[in-house]
Amino acid sequence: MPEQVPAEIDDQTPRSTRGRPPDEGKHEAMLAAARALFYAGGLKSLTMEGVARTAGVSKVTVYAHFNDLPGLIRAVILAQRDHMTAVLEALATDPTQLRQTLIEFGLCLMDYLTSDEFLTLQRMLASQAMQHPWLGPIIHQEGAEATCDKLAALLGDAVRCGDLREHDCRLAAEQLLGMWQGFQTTGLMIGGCAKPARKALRHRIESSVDLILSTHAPENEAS
Amino acid sequence: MPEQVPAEIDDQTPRSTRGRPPDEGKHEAMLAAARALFYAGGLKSLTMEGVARTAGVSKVTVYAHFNDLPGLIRAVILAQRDHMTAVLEALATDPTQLRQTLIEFGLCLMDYLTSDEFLTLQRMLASQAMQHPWLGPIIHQEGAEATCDKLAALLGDAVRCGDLREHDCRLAAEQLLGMWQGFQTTGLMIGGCAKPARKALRHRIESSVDLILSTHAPENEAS
DNA sequence: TATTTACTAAACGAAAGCGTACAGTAATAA
DNA sequence: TTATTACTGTACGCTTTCGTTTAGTAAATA
Repeated sequence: MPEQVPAEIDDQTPRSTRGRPPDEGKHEAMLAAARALFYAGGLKSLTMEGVARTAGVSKVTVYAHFNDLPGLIRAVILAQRDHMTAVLEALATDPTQLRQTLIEFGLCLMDYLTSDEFLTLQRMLASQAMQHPWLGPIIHQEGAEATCDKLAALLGDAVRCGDLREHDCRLAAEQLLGMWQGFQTTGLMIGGCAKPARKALRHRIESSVDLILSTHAPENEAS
Repeated sequence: MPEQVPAEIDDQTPRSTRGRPPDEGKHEAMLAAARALFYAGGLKSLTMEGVARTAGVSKVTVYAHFNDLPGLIRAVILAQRDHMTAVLEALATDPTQLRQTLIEFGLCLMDYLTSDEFLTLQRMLASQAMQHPWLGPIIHQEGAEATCDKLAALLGDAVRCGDLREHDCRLAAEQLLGMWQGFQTTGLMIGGCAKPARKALRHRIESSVDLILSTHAPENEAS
């Protein structure tokens, strides 16, 4: 089974106006049930029958809405993605007060990246990487890649303002993100280490920001 | 089910000398089969019956050797861990020629961290984090944590030699590891981005090393 | 009212996996 | 030889899940 890529990711069937209209509430209920089941016990607990039971809905209805088990999984992930992009979109990008903005940015980002919500999503994606190779890219693009771009642009603005020397902003953004995450990313994902304390996180973020800022600081000043 | 932690990780049953001796070859064959199945199709493909089929062995024998499905999974992971620690143990730690050593270290490390072998292991661990909470720690301790310690020690030596200024070596080691990994670690794990080219990897590693070295360089020199 | 669509309830068949049982064969030490 | 342990092969019971079917009810439009 080479695994078909769904033709349309955003599956907007025209919807004929005839007959009984679909119950939007049921759809939400099923999605909510799916999320609940998944967060409680991982992918293993995410079954069609389980969703039907939990959502108080006929099994056939679940099939009518999501077609497949893969379809259900896909729906859960895409819903999660929408939430994720919303979170990342909201990150502050004030070009003045560079240091403070970067620290703020880093804190918010790391708060999200160490949240149970995010970790659970990542774990699911990791376990699905082989079965559904199309899932990874759409998350990575709109998540990590977009965030890195945003951060690089922020640094670029600072260069244009004269707050930083000319440098490879993209590289600096990657380095910053790397240092923020530290080497514990995988540890967190596999449950190998505890979520870092807020204080330690803040220290890590500030150190990294200072490291980058001092390295690319304009000629005159020296911290 | 609160999930029991196995009493002894290194399960060395005394082995009475009576009776027919266990066939060591079969044990290896089963482990090999388990690995093969797992690397081919993930945890989902790792089943008792599958291993029995692939190893050309009776199903009962698989149960005799590994007791459980969890037992089989555990055996695969522990075997993988032994290999991993061997790889990490072999990393060069020459205190003279600091820059070259660090780059070498980074390259070897990243080669491993981006290998299919490692990624598959991580994916398995990620998906098992909820069911088997004891698995993550033993990998993280002997993997990431040990490597970070090693790197910090390397930097500490350099400080003592006068090749670097006094600084927080542990923090620097974490920053270095973070920058080496970059923000793509999770992307790789979820199959969201391609394995970075060797050239790009080298550039990333060298940049990071230079960033750290120049920041903590002794007073006199300036690169 | 007739048609079309959404939903329910219960049951079924097929498949896969877990773990166990039984009956028998193979290899080794006492 | 005999007790002991390792292994085989087949079969069975049990559970879970998938996905489908059937027959019927509910809500909307033409």
